[in-house]
Amino acid sequence: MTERSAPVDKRAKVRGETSGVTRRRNEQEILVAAERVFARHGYRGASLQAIAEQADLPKSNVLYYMGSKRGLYVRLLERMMERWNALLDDISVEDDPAEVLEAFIRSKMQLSRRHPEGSRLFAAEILGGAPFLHEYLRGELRDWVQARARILEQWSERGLMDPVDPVWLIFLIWSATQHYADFEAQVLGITGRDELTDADVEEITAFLTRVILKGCGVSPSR
Amino acid sequence: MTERSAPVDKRAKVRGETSGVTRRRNEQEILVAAERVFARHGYRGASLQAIAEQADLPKSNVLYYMGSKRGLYVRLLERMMERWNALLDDISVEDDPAEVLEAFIRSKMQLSRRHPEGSRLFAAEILGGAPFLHEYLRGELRDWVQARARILEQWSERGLMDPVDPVWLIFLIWSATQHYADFEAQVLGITGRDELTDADVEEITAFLTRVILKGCGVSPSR
DNA sequence: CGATGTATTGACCATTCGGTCAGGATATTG
DNA sequence: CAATATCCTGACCGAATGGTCAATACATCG
Repeated sequence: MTERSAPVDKRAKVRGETSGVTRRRNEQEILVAAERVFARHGYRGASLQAIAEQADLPKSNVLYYMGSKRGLYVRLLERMMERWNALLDDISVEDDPAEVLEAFIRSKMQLSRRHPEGSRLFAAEILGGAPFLHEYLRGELRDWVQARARILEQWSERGLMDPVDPVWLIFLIWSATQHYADFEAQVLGITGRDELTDADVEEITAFLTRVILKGCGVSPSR
Repeated sequence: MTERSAPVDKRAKVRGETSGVTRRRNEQEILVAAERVFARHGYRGASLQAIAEQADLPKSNVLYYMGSKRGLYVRLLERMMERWNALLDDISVEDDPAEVLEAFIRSKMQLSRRHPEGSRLFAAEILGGAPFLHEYLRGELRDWVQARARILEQWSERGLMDPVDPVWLIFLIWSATQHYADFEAQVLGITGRDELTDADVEEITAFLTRVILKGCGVSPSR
């Protein structure tokens, strides 16, 4: 609750840059550790003790930096939402459907790959009924989807793609790309791999792009 | 660990059927409650107290029936795996690709709809790194996928569908169908609905079937 | 009716939970 | 060098955790 943004800003940073650096490094360490633990065990299942151990800090220190478990969790969620909002921010009806859809699939895939823990953290939150993201889903994110859905709809009307329900299409892309981060354990287990390489991700991206674009009647741009 | 299958079997059921009925009803009540709580909070986040309250029984009674939290959880997972294994059990190269793929999408969709809690329970387990399902993924399920992948591959060779990677295709169908159970909160939030009706599910199924079949070059059966 | 087993659960246990706080460590300032 | 302010953390708190167990309730049967 008490948003302690930067209580150090009074004087310490003028000469003693070291202190600020330590602070930032510790905070970062905690955020990374917390993202992992929350992603793995969900909000209730995660313990501050486990987070502290991951970050190699005493539990009290975690609370000193982050105030509370709840605050830490919300902060992580908000960080993930920012990453998400930066996605596919500027598209218009005039753009080429194939290019836009491919860019969507590609950037979404990279988001899941670049931030797998954050992606799983988000997934766990939704799985649990989205208690913290309820309003975000019904507000910001809903607007985001609706805006893009309207563009897809116009493309359909112009005959640039099949007249499919644009919201279901967005969900299809979403789920397919999300899957490789969230269900990584399953994908690895079934394919017998140790990890997904960049080449694997590229192959999957190409596969999804090809099937989905063809599936809704969008002809490739080049 | 201690698998107490049916310690009542000695005599009680011969005349006193009532007792056996109570037992079965209580067990069922516990399983339903536990599935919900585990799905919502994950293994670590779920508490026996919460499960007991959901089932309207004292906590001790839950332990009396189920032995341990771990045992209860494993039992739920196995139940879900059985449901899954019953899916698409008998397909061959001679079948019509369109029919099989549609049946797969449809039955998978219905599985998620019929057992949303179980579906989310499974998702949470995978999300957490599949600590209990590790061997299942690398064994049984892997075989399941490989067998079906081989059939898809042969269809590709016979020109009945595009030469797409069959495993990625199975994952695509999996993720798309799973999405509507696991991310229900998101779907409802964004579409502004209170629940998904049978008609919605039918519409989504039709959408997925259409896009995916067309996307991998399978011509509809009729 | 006892006798005999099973079903049930309240009381209790050690451990862990999120969170508080006093006070020592450390750095900055005059 | 103090003086002062911030950083850090071990010790501690009440509540909740999974699990045990002895005592009770209950049903069945000779």
